[in-house]
Amino acid sequence: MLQVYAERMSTRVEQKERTRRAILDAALELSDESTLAVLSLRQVAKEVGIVPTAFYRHFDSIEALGLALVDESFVSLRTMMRDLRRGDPALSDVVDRSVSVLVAHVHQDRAHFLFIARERAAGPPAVREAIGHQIELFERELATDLAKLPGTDAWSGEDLRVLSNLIVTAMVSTAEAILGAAGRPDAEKELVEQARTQLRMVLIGALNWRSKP
Amino acid sequence: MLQVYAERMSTRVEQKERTRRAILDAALELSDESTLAVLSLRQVAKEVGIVPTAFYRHFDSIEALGLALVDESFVSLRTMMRDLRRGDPALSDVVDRSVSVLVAHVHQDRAHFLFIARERAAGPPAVREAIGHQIELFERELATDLAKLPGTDAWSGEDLRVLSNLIVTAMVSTAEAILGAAGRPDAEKELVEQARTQLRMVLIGALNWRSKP
DNA sequence: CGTTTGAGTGTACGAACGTGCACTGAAAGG
DNA sequence: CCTTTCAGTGCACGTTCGTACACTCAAACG
Repeated sequence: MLQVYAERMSTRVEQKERTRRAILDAALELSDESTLAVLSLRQVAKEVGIVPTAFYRHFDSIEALGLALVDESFVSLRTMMRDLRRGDPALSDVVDRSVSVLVAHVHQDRAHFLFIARERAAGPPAVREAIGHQIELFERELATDLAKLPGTDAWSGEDLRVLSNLIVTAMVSTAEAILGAAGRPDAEKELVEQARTQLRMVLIGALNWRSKP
Repeated sequence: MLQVYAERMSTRVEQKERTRRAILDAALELSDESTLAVLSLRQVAKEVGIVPTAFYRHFDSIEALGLALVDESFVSLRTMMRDLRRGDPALSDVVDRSVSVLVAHVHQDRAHFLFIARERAAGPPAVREAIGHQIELFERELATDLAKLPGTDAWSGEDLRVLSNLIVTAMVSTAEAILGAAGRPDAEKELVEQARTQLRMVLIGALNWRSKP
C-alpha cells in the first residue's frame, strides 16, 4: 500500500497532486476578482477542467480550500521572515533592508498577499481566524527578534509585544497599499519611502521609550 | 412639484425614504455575515418585505447600495472626528481621549465600522475606492490638526502626512481588533491599553524626529 | 493476472439568482 | 375632479448554483 522505496512517485498520487495544485491555483486566480465567498465550486472546476463533482475528491468545501490557501500563503511569508533574519546588523540599515525584502516578496507572491489581504477582513470565519492566528505568530517571532537588539534590555515582554503589533500592523498596511499601487511605480516608490520613514519614527519612539513614559 | 412651504413632508416621499432606510438597514445587517459581494438583491428585498423588482426603485444595483452605505458610514466617522477636536489641550491626555472616543464610536456605530472594515479590503472596486478616498481625507485632516500642536514647527508637510498615515493605520487596526473582540471585555481592555501605548510610542518618535534622522 | 481502488464522468434535481414586462392603486398635481 | 406619477406587485424567463447518484476505466495491489 505504501510505496516505501520511493523510486518514483506513483503516477496515481502524482496526478492527484497535480489536480490539487490546479485547483489551488485556479481558486487563487479566480478569487483575485471579488472574494473567496463568491467563488463557486463550479467556476473552479470549469477553470481546472474537471467536472464539478470531482472537486470533492480534493476538498470538502470552498472553505476547506480557503484554509489550504491560507497555509500555503503563510509558507511564503515564513520564507520572507527567514530572508529578513539573515544577518542582524546594527539598526542603521535594518529598516531599509526590511522594507526592501517586504516589497520584493509582495511582488514575487502577489496572488498570495492579495488573497490574505482580502480574506483577512472578509473571508469565512474559520479562514479569518486562521489568518489572524498566523499574524499573531508573526508578531511573537518579531518580538523575540526585537529582544535581541541592543537597547531593549529594560523592556517588558508586554511592551515588546505591543511594539511588534504596531510594526506588523504598519507592514501589513504597507503591503496592502503596494498591492493597490500595481502598475504605478512612482506611487509604489512613494509608499516604500513612507514605510521606511514610519519604521524609523517607530524605532526612534521605541528607543526613547521608558525615558519618556 | 416642489413642496416649497414644507409644512409637512408629503406622505409619498416620506414612505419612499422609509423604504430606502429599511433597505440600507437590511443590507447593513445582512452583510455582517459574509460580504456585500454575496448579498443578493432578493435577500435584501425579502428582509425589507418588498418584492425583488421594487429594489430598483431605490438603487441601480447592490454596488450602488454599497456606495450609499459608505457615505453613511463616514458621516459617523466625521462625527467622531468632531468629538475628537473638541478642545485641543496639551499632549498629556490627548492620547487617552482619542482612544476613548474611538472605542465609544466603534460601539455606538458597530455595524458601520464592520461594514467599512470588510468592504475596505473585499468590496467591489468602486466601493473600495470610495473608502480609500475617505480614509485619505481623514489623514489629511489629521495632518492639519497635528500641525497645530507645539513642537511640529520644523516638520515638512510630507513628514506630517507620513505620520498621519501611520496613526490612522494604527487606529483602523485598533478599531478592527475591537470589533473582533466583541463580547470579551477583558480582551477589549487589553486592546485599548495597547492602542494607547502604541500611540504614545509613535508620538515620542515623532517628537524626537529630525533630531535623530 | 485477476481484483480492488479511487479520480474523474454524466445526468439530473430543486433552489436561488438578476431582471424584463405588464400591472395596480393611491397620493400628488393641475 | 380628473389625470398623471410612480412605489410596489406578480409572473415568467434563462442561468448558475451545490450536490445526489450511478458510472467508468486505468493504475495499484496481492
